[in-house]
Formats: sequence, C-alpha cells, structure tokens
Amino acid sequence: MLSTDESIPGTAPVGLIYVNPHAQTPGSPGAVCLDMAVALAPVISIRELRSHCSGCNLHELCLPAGLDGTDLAELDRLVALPRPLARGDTLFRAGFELVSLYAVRTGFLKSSVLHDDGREQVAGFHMTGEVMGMDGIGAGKHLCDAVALEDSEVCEIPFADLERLSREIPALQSHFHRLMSREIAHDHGVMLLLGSMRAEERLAAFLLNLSQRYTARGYSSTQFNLRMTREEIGSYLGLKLETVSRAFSQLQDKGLLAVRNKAIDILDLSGLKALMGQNCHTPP
Amino acid sequence: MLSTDESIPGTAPVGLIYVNPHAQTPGSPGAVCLDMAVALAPVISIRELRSHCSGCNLHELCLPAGLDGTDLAELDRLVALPRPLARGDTLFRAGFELVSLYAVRTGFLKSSVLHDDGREQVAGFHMTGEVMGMDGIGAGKHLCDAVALEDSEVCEIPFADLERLSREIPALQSHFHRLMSREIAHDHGVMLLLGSMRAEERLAAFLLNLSQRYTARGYSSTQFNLRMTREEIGSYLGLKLETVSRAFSQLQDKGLLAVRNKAIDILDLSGLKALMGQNCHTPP
DNA sequence: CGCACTTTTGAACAGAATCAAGTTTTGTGG
DNA sequence: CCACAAAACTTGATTCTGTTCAAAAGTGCG
Repeated sequence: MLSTDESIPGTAPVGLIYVNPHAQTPGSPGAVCLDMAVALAPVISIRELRSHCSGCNLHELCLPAGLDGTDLAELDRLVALPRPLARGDTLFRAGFELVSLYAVRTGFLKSSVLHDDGREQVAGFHMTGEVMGMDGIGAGKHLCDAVALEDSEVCEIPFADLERLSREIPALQSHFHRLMSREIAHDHGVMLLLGSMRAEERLAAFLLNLSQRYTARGYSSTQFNLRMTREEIGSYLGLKLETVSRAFSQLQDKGLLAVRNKAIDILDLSGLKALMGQNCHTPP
Repeated sequence: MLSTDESIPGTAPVGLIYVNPHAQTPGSPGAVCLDMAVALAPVISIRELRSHCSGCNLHELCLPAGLDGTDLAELDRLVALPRPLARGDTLFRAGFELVSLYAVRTGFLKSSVLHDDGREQVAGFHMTGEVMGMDGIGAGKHLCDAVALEDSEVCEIPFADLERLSREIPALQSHFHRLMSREIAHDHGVMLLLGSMRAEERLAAFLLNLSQRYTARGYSSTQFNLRMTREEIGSYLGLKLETVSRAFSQLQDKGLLAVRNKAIDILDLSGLKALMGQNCHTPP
C-alpha cells in the first residue's frame, strides 16, 4: 500500500546553484531558461556541467537509470537544461497539449485536478527524480495541473523524442515502462488506502510513504518538512483539513510523532507501521 | 472521473465458439490450450481463424489498434491462441513472475489485492479488449490476483516480445504507451471518486463507467448484467456490501435505475450523470 | 507590525459501518 | 428436475467516524 516506487539506496541530495528563483511563468517551455543560461556566464558553467543527465546525481533514480556512457549522452541531447520554477508557478495545466514529460530535478510539486465546481483534488505529490505528466500520454494532453509547492527545477523531456530514443535504446525503453508501471502500482496503493483505511491510518501511510521517498534520496527518514498544507494533504487522502489536523494530533498524542506545524519528526517508525497492520476490521 | 478509457465506436460483440468452459487451471500458460486445439479439429478451424489479432473484432479496441497488415501479422506471431478460463479460475497471482500481459478476448475478470489480514480489495474490473498485468511491469512480478468472473478467454502477450516488437513498430509502441497512460488516468479518476464522493454518487459513477465501456463494445448502454457481487462492487468503491445494496435501492427509488438482482436497467442516464454534478459540497 | 492564511480544537450533525435478521438466488447432488 | 444447502442480497437498528460549522490561536509574509 502506497509503496515506495524507488528502491534505490541513498544518493546524496543535489546541491545545484539556483539561478532564477522568481517569477518564471509557465509560458513557452525552456526558451526563457536557455536565454538566461547564455546571459549569466560564470554561474552557467557549473550549472551546465551538472545540468545534463550524465552529470546529474539522480541518474539512478530518474529516467536514465541503468544507462551507460553512450546511451546517456544520447539522452543528454534530448533533455533541456533544468527549468527553474518559483513556488506557486504552474508547470502545465489540464487541457494543454502534452509535448513533454517533466522530471523533477529539485524541489517539490503537486499535480491536481480541477473539479467542474471549482474544488481542486490533489492527485499526487512529486519530488526529486520523479517524472510527471505520464497520465496525459493517452489523451495527448495534460489531465491535471502541475504546480510547484516550493522553488523547484524540472527537466523537460520531449515525449516524441523519448519514444524515438527508447526504440533505439532497450534499457531506456524498459526503464520508461517500469516508471509508468510503478505509477499504476502506486495509484493502486492509494486506491487501497482510500477504500479501506481510517483517517489516522491514511495519514500514517502518507507519512511513511514520504519517509521512504526521502530515505531513497539520502535524507532523514524520520525528520522532514512538509511542503503542502493540511488542506492539500486532506485533498490527497480524501479527508477534510480538520480531520487531517485531528489525525496529526492523535498520532502525536500516541507518541508516534512530533508535529511542529510543517516540521515532522517521526518518533516511532515501527509504531506507525504497526498502526496499519491493525487494519483487520474483520475478525476470523 | 472514472473516465472511459475507450473512445472507440461500437465494434460488434465477439461471437466466439467456446471450446472448454470448465476446469482450466492457471498452470503453465498456453500449452493446454494449444493441445486442445489439435484435438478438436472441426471447431478449431473457425476458432483459429479468428484467434489471431488480425482476425479479431477487437483490433480497434485492444493492443493492435492502429496497426496495418504487415505489422499486425508480426503481432499475430507474438500472441498465443486465446486461453479459455472458467468462472472462478485464476489467471495469475500476486507474486508470480510477470512473463506476459493478458488481453481479455471475451468475458469479464477482476484484479484484486490480498491484504495481509486476508481481506481482499478489488483493484479493477476488466472486460473485452482490455489489457491486464501492466501494474506488475515495474516490479517484474504480478502485484494482484486476476480471477475470471465468468467464463472468459484471454490472449497472452509475452512482455519481452512486446517490448522488442514495439521497438520495431512505432505505432505499436505508441499505442502501448497510451494504454498504460490511460490506466494511470483511469486510476486517478477512481482516486477522485474514492476521495470525494458519497456512496450513492460512487455507485452512479461506477454504473456510468460500465455503461460507457459496454457502449464502446457495441452493447446496450442502459441494460446489462453485473458480473460481480455487491461485495466486490463495495470492495472496489470503498464501501461495505450493505451500503452498496442500499445505494442501489436509493437510485431505484429515485427512478434512475431498475435493479433486478444483477440485471441493471438504467432508466435515466442523464439523471444519473446529473447526480454527480451536484458534487458541490462547498458553497461559493 | 498587521493582515491574511493556516492550523487547532470544540460541538452538533450526517453518512457509512456494524450487527442482526430475514429473504432470494444459485448451484449441486440426489 | 427437484430439493436443499450455501451464497448473495435486502432491510432495519445502533454505533462510530468523519464532516460541518464555528471560533480562536498561531504563523508568516509584505
């Protein structure tokens, strides 16, 4: 349930130099970013060094996983320089033609669906190394909005090029299929969660999932800061924000968690996991 | 929400001759089926004629969508003769190595996850033309059980061969990606449903989804027989079977539906849809 | 420093789960 | 083909969980 999609051991967090933290509008993809790269020479040299897949610390986690020298170089030509996004920026919107997938280089994004009545429903949270936009391939257009929850960088992967290249590089093809498949499996986990768990269990599962994903990226598995509001968590977990808040308090009262606003400290990881094992609603 | 994955117009239902309705154990894939084909000559000739993708009425709905003569012939060589399954038979189980994907030729299957505590959760229902097993690609093994809810036939698609062939045939590659993507999009729809709808709305959405899928296959959009129990519906929708039963009664009392056990007659399709538009829990 | 947003907490309420019969359908063996 | 047992379904009463409404406290950003 809500399984960790990445079994890759701790790769160190990326220490990218951040060039343009503000006001990057979603406009025409990539272009602005490239222009800036030309304008700011000294910073760029370092940035460019690391900006390609081959120099990226994430290449065990992200799309290029399993590719070696030559193939990696091919992928490099395909993926544009990381595009900076400021907090609140929209990467893409539902209904827009799907041209590219996006890999999160740094930062934290959400994808959400706007109901007809104006309410939004969060479909997922995305962190470093995760690929966004795959749900829109079938329709040829994006089905959800993607918004940065903190200043972030994303790598644009033109989908037509990705398909072409994955015909030439079996390892890339195979890994791309695994990525899509894992998203399906992950969603099944969320469906299970939404269909069978109580509020407290849902929140526990959510935190454990975050914990695992942070661990896979070399961060602490017990201490991290939430990047989303209680309302966004609730929307994702099918709960109201008040219920999320109460669930936090309950987990804290049980001594499993220390919550200081968005700062989470998991005090009893196995206790949290045990909470979900009790999911036996039916006696023998 | 719970969008129809198929926008293909009505292809006629398949009228396959059914050879072995009983006791086909999941054992070693394909072999038994082929042996039988040799044993029963007169029936087989017809069966074999239609058994390949090129002769299959589903080729606009299933994996071969968009392929023409030569490419279709290539796919034919890849896909084995349809394997018969009796009601209750298991096609594959969670944990087993993923060797093949399966396309439903005729019949109706469910996929479900067995909780650690013994309770099962239905992850999806699958009808003619739909491809099963894609959630297991990422892990290299199946993550759910697949069980026939009525006598069915499935076409086995060896996954390694599919990857190889889709490197050679861009149209096949592209379509396979669309199939996976649509499963992601569909799951997002279910997540939305589970997270934001009340029991009655969930059932309405479920029935509308079934209706659309039957329509796409050339069947009536308003009259059909459910192949699953109330408990299985409930498991899929995150409800208890009693709640499903009550929701059926409520929809019937409102004049939207006529329910006679498993026989469903949608009396007011637009009324059902309208029910879900009222999903405004928040006033402006 | 103040205003807006987020979060917490409480009380009343609503919807679904649970428990409990009772009925209908289905499938099987005689 | 019928009878009977098992499974599936319906309906009611009660309980419990989460929502809604409301208010107050905390946080952070301009």
